[in-house]
Amino acid sequence: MVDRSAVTYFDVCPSPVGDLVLMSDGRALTGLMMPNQRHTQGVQPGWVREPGPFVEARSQLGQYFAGERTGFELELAPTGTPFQVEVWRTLRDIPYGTTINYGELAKRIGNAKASRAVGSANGRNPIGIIVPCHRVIGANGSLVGYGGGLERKKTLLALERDTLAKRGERLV
Amino acid sequence: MVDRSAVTYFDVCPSPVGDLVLMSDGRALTGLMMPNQRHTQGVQPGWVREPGPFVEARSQLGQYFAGERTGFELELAPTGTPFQVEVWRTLRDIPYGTTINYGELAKRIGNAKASRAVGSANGRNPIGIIVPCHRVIGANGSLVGYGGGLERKKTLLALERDTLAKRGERLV
DNA sequence: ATGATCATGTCCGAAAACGGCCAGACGCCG
DNA sequence: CGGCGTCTGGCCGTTTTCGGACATGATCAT
Repeated sequence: MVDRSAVTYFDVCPSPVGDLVLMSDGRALTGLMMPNQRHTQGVQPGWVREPGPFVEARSQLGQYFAGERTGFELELAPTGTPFQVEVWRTLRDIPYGTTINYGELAKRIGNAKASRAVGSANGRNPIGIIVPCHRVIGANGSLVGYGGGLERKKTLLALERDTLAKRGERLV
Repeated sequence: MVDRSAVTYFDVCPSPVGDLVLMSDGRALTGLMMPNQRHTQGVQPGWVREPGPFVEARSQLGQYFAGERTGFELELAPTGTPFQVEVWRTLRDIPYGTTINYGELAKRIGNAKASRAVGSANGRNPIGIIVPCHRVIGANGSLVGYGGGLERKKTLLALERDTLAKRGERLV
């Protein structure tokens, strides 16, 4: 079925972890792709490059990477199975600079034994960074995995940790 | 993925073979369902009942069943695989009141050995009556099958045969 | 005549494979 | 002991794969 009415907008946004491709349906953010990210197919033919829908997102991302923002306030509309959407929604409640393990996340969505499925859904998170799947690590403390590569996961966690540390110093 | 922009309009139209449900995307006819038709799921939640898009179709269907019309002039937009669309398009070239067999239809689309696939695609015809899948019968002359039930297939063929016969008498 | 075989595109259900897991059981070593 | 790496079995949702089933018909062996 060809759907003539559903347009996908996108734009590119530079960042310390590479050029990010932002996606939108015109009302809410639907995706954020990093270079060489798994489970993503890059910009598709038919997508329309339009900076308009991403002004706010771009601004907040800039602040985030500058250590001036610890939470995002954006309209998000990721698409996925009910289970995935539930997982992604729960991810947003993990505080900046903190981590959680997959099992604990599974408990939060009321399906304690679904830790493995949670990991799977985590890997399909369409809006990385903003939906902080990087804050989920193994029960033994290991980073385990990241769609954008473990290196980026480490970078993001370090950024958040350092930012919190600096703020702590400032308070003293 | 929830697609807020693609609306499906529908309306009901009485006919000698039962109440027909007409479907439209607002520009062209996308479906015609009869009661108890296989491979159809009836009216779905979210569909909007609107007589507007179906004024012309309703009129032509009335004339058809009254024996006053031997061809439809309507914008159609059935959705399916390329193969299916090709089959449905070819169906429209079968003259009123005549029949053809599945193998012959397969030849016409340039895939002589696909007679079985043609039958399958035929069964998925989303716009019955108007796209005249009822004019396709077995190579041995048997009706073989019809999504809306063989009884309806027989009724439609009889209607067309009788109409042509009457016109013939009138000419005499 | 009658029946088995094969070709064709699509759909559907079942089954298996595949992950960004985890707890528990061991073995090893200081 | 206590800490740490490794292996194993189980658990979960999703994706992929696979085998039939069809609105048939031409062909070939019985």
